[in-house]
Amino acid sequence: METTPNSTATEALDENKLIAQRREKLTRLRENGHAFPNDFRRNALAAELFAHYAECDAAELEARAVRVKLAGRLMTRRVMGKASFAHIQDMSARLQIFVQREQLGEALYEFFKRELDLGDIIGVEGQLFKTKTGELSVRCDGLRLLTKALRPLPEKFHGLTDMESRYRQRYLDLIMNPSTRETFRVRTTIVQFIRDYLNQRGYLEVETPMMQVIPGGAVARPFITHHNALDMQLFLRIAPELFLKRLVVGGLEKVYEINRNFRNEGLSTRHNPEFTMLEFYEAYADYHDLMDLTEDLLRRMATDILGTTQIHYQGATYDFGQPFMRLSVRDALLQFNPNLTATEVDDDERLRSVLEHHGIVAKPSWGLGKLQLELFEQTVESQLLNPTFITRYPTEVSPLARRNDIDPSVTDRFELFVGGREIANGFSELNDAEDQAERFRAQVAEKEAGDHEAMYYDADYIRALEHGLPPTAGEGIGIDRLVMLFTDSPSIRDVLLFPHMRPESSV
RNA sequence: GCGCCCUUAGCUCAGUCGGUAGAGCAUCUGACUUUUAAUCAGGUGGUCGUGCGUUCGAGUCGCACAGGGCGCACCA
Repeated sequence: METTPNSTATEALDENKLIAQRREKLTRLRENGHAFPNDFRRNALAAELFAHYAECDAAELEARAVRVKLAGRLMTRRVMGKASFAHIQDMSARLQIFVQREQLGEALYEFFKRELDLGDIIGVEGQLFKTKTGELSVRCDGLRLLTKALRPLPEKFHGLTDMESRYRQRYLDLIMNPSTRETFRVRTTIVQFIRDYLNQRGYLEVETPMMQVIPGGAVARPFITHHNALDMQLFLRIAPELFLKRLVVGGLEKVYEINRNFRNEGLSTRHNPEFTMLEFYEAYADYHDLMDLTEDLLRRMATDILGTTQIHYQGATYDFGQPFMRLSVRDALLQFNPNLTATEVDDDERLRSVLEHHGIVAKPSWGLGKLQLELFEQTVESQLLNPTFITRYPTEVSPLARRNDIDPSVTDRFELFVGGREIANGFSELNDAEDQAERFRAQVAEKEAGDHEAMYYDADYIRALEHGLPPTAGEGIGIDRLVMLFTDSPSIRDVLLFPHMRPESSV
């Protein structure tokens, strides 16, 4: 590791007594040999021991004389003269250890009492037993300090509750809060489940560029960076979509990618500048096939990971067991705006006045499709609580989606809403190269008119389409928001190990 | 970007009407061989987020700034 003399100098100034005491102990360790040994090998995890021996009664456990070697962080300690109890925590669980002078010998027991601190990483060795209250424990006959912790842990009872500290010092949050560990365990399980699900169905996982010359595939502002050797501007991707469809052109007929996207927008409880998306594409399928797949995926995921299709989120319950509702944008508008008639919902002027009623000033450039979508977002979205597919999005707001055969003003597209929030977005892909070129040109015109989020013209993507994209359906699922739902997390920061934070003035 | 709220010991929190700082845990000293928020006795620990102002006097009142939380806006 690098040494940073400057920072140690400044740290020394604001260092408190607790840290100074621990440094002195570390100094003594250094004087007595290797302060940071790396030769201890454990042969068990705490949770494995609970799984095997929790049911065993005290006499039986004694008879079996199970010897174990465990390593972990010292979390609690109760010293009582010549014998002490403590808990050590490893990645799986927290297990009690029993430390006696009689077992360890005078010197080591004194070391345990004098030199160890809460937070230290230790290795222990001994026989499993059960205390008189029935708690599975290790009677230590060996104990080593493996890593000295110089900083004290947060309070053992209340733990670390300050949200800022929990986000900034996630390591402390993970040490202190089991619910945080569980959230990220579920997150990993969800991603694994998706990979297994798609792999079993013949999808190929791929990785496409994160740094792009032309950022495409979504309507959003990108981050800009610079490549020195090439002396050129590059963008962090806002979506992998156009590259994944190039792969389908290339014959990879079922592909997916789970990776980060970057969008240069405000932060909120639902937005982080970098976020994780699943995008997948399947040739010879349409958006109906994807709705079926999505419904099946989420239902199985809930059953498999949560053991129920009833998702409890922030006091509400959403049912993933029933067939998901399917409703077009237009029908949803009519259903949730009873004062709007079937003719009015297609009337430019009427929609503009209704929007104005909701406090939204419609721009002159907005066509019918954009007006409808605005009203949808204003009046419908937040009310779609149980899983609901909204279909047939206006072509005007869907520049990459295939037009509907019967009504070309809408596309073969859907979005899935749960708890009033968008979870997925999928559509039959636009594979008409000439139509796509035209829609890119319309986007470029909007960009020139001042819309920073409008798309660029991607000539190579058009060239790829000209080679023939088979009829294909594609979808994106926001992993972070899905994890929020499955872990009952109110903020996206709760499901990101290291959410974006403004820099601290001093550490 | 806007609005409301928060910032006091390592952690979790009190702090009254403006009168110079408190508790619990942790830590230190001592006692204690089945405890588990161990217990008992005694101690240490603070630039009250930062700066400016009002005042005889500011943790407390005012303004500005920083960081955070929530909501709105933008979006996924």
